[in-house]
Amino acid sequence: MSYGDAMNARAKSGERRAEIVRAALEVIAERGYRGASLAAVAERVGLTQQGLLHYFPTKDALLVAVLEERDQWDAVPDSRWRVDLLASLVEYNAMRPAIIQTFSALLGESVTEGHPARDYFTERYVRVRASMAGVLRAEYGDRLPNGLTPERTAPLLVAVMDGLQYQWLLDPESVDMPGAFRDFLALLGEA
Amino acid sequence: MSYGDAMNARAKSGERRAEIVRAALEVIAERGYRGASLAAVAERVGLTQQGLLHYFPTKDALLVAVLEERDQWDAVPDSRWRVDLLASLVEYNAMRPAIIQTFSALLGESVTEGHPARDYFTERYVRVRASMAGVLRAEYGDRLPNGLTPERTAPLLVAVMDGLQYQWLLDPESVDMPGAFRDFLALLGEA
DNA sequence: TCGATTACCTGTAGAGCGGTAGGTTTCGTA
DNA sequence: TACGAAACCTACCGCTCTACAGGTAATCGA
Repeated sequence: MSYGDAMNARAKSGERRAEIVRAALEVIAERGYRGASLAAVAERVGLTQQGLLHYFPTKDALLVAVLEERDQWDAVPDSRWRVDLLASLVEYNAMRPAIIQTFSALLGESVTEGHPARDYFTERYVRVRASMAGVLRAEYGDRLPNGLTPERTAPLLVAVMDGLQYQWLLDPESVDMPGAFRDFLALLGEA
Repeated sequence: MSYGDAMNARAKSGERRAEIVRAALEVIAERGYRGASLAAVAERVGLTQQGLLHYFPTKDALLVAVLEERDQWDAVPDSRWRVDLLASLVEYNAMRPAIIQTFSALLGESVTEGHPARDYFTERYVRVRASMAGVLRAEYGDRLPNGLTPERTAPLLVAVMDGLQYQWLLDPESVDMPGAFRDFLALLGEA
């Protein structure tokens, strides 16, 4: 038996790790983090569970890699965001249910005690709210309807995005996520 | 050894079941449903895991009981809801983090495949959206800002409530959940 | 007072989990 | 071509989980 015959030169370490992270994304989407087993992830990339542990020494280390990938995924510089780009982002998300399912499941789990993603989401929300406040200010100035400030509106914007995702994941036929999000933006557009 | 000496006549079956459901609520809040073990719930009410199974023959049966309790908890007849009562509800929720943590964790898990609470949440959202549309119509009539209808606004209202809960659970210091919710309602109040 | 039902218990099966130990093959490099 | 590191494997440990089987003590209605 020989391992490297057919796959020889390709499959450098980095590639393999990326494959694994991608598989982990999928498995977490299907079963959540607690429900995801290393063996299930490993099988999806043609490894044994112990083979996977060669790349990520613990389950938590794998989760960290998953979260890091996400960070770099939506790392658009603040200054480049605009409200209509947000609408496009939601539209784009609506075409990639697997990924948003992964992070919706993780977010839900993360509110439980000692969850390894808890700090990540907490800090992420702080950043995202600040970022969204900036976007709102750039678009509408300091004055939003009803005397709201961008800082007070940002949590609402984020809440709408997250909340719609759950409704949409559970029942995509009944919920027009991008449409609803545009409705919300329109609400902010009224001076 | 005798079991019924000290606790004799009290602790009828129904009471015991209610105790167990309450304990399950707590454990699910702390660890999620998948992470919650029957043994942990049992211990909290002074039973063995097998003793608990006498009342609920499977783990799923216990979850069903938890969800049923919730249903009857917020079973206010549609006609009696009003928008200012919603604001009060959110304020009330902000004083009971354990319960909203339970259902936020369950909602997150429920988007995963084959989760036993998935149907429950899907159907619940259908009902709640319809109910909220009714509330909005009663309060604002058919015309909301920007030509929105109550039916199109209801998903947003629900999304804001859910989404704010996650932000608040993760970082209660930074997020004024009731205040933010009132801000959102004010947005709808503009004609 | 008896007999069924209820309310638990102990014991255990059976599966899955993350992780360790320690091997062997392959590959890159000198 | 020799050697160390990388890439995987098998074997296994200890734990936890749900659930079943079958027991015993208390309770309650006839």
